[in-house]
Amino acid sequence: MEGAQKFFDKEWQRTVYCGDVSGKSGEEIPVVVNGWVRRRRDLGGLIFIELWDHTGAVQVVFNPELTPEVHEQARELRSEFVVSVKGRIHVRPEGTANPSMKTGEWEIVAGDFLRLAPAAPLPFEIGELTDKVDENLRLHYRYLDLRREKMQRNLRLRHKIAMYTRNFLSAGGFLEIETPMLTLSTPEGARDYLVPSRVNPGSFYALPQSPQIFKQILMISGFDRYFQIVKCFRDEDLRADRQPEFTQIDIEMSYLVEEDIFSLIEQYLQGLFKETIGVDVATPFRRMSYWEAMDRFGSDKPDLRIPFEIVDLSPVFAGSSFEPFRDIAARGGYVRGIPLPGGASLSRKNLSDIEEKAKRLGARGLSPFQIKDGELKGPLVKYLDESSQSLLKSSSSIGDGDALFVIAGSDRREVSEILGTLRLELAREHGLVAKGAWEFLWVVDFPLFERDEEAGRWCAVHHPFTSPCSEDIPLMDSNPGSVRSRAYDCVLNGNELGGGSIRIHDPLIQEKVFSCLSFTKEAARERFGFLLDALSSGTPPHGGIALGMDRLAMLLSGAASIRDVMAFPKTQKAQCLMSGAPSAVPGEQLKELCIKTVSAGTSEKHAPSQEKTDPK
RNA sequence: GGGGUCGUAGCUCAGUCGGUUAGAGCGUCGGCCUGUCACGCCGAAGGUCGCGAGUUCGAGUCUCGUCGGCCCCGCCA
Repeated sequence: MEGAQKFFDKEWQRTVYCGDVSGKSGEEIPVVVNGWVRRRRDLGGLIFIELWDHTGAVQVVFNPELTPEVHEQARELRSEFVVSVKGRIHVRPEGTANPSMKTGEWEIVAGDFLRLAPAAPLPFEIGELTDKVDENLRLHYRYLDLRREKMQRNLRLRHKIAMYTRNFLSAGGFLEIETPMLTLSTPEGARDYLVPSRVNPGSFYALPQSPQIFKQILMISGFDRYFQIVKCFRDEDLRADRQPEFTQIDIEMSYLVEEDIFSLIEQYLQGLFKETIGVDVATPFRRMSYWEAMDRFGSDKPDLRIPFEIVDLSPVFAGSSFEPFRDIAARGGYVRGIPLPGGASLSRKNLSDIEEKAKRLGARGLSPFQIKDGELKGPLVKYLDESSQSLLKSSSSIGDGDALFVIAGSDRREVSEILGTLRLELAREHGLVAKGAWEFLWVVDFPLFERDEEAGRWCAVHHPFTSPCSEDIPLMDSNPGSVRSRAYDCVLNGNELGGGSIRIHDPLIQEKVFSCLSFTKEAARERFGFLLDALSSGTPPHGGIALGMDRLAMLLSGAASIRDVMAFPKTQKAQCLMSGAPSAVPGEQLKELCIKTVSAGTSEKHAPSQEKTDPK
């Protein structure tokens, strides 16, 4: 060992990224590369290491004859050590190139190297197989998980989305304006995350569920076009596409009608898909009313990649001798079915499993039909005469080899939702979701209110600032349930990408909506007085939309969950396994905030259990 | 709050009908190896079968509870 100690200085800074190494035959270009030892192959004589950074990997070779001392030190290198290597780019000897590597024609013959940092043995190997590792572990050691090619790709894609969004909207005259993270708690909607105010003992801020009111006020202030890539928070239970904190692309504009938002978003998504994944998206998107979506697909976010839809069979059974269905049809109820192409091959067991599923979803029963060798089969066939049978086939467009599942009920939405869920599950199970398709859709004409039976009042389907359709305003008193709103959702492949509305800009209508929602004048003033005042101060017609950036990134990357496109996501119990948040806090801290917890609040058991994954 | 599913070595998994000392591959550690690229060969270490009760002569295996991950329902304006 020579005495002179080596430090990381200018001399050791990379001159090229690992993935960018290339050369010409006959030349030996001197280079310095920095990175992680992803793999080592020690042949006893020659030592090969694959050195990795975010651009890719390059092979470094240590030769005991050329540099015996350096070779001896290189034997100590292990996975994920951080090193700087000085060497020369060589074309690999005849027959040793690796065509599966971008840099596979070349290698760096090491002249010297500097060990910048060691790494403890890894809890799991870093590579594509890591997808199979317990997500528990991946989240605990997120820094290692993120070092993987795939996670790097996903987060770089996410960055591209953010950049494209800013450029596109900025070029369109939209101004990015930040709105507060410490805001007022609102009673409608999701549960708020609360933040105690030390200087206002007993009072709480809420983290925003969306910057809704602030962006409306920015319109009132005359900014005309606003956008923000913004974190939002909702204290509700998690799903594969739902996290307690998530990122919205939030947009608002003045003096607009629905068409302006539609064409803006269509143009934006068209450009984004081209830019990020090279896909051509056709515009304009399809439009569908809420009730058409419910009737045909049993969902307000239909997946149009699936080539079959719900059919109305009331006319078929109105004339049948099967009493339960005939009566329901006669009383104005709904007899509907979902066809399954190729479903004739389903066994008795398959059919009863599907019926079980339907019952779990709330159906009273499920009647299957199958067409085998041209013959209609099923327990209810005997109740149908010849003409009803052919009406059944023609109205559901089923032919030989297909199946049809029929349910009946008095609630239009309930019947459709059950069939809609079956449609999704059957299509997935039988591989009937068109691959590589991107089916965009605007869902419009949502109801403005829906009945909250538990609370015994009407509540807003979208939010209380959504404008009713002007021709439905007279219905607000007589029949609130039939009032349509000027809200719209953007749906992609059965995912709600985002939603928005034309807002109320008339303070009288806003007060009217509050009263329909059973807010007393006083309560409305207390909660939203500042908005009502603002609305009274000269408000242009305005509206907007918010797109879920995590979902967008998930769909563009093909990830199965938004966790895979977020750097530090939380588990289903809303915990961060890496940092251990949320945690109990010292009593002193609570005292300062004038907060006392009851029961489990301060107990240790709230810390995430780490028996299995504790790094120590 | 509810339903489903999973939990065995650092990782991925196998473990039969409840029966001897719980196995494999990868990784780790040691040895050999000069053109490997998931290097190869030889050897070794490594286990609270998530945790706790119960049934049993005997539990990784059966029962109940509990903790945790994931999927779903409710919830998510």
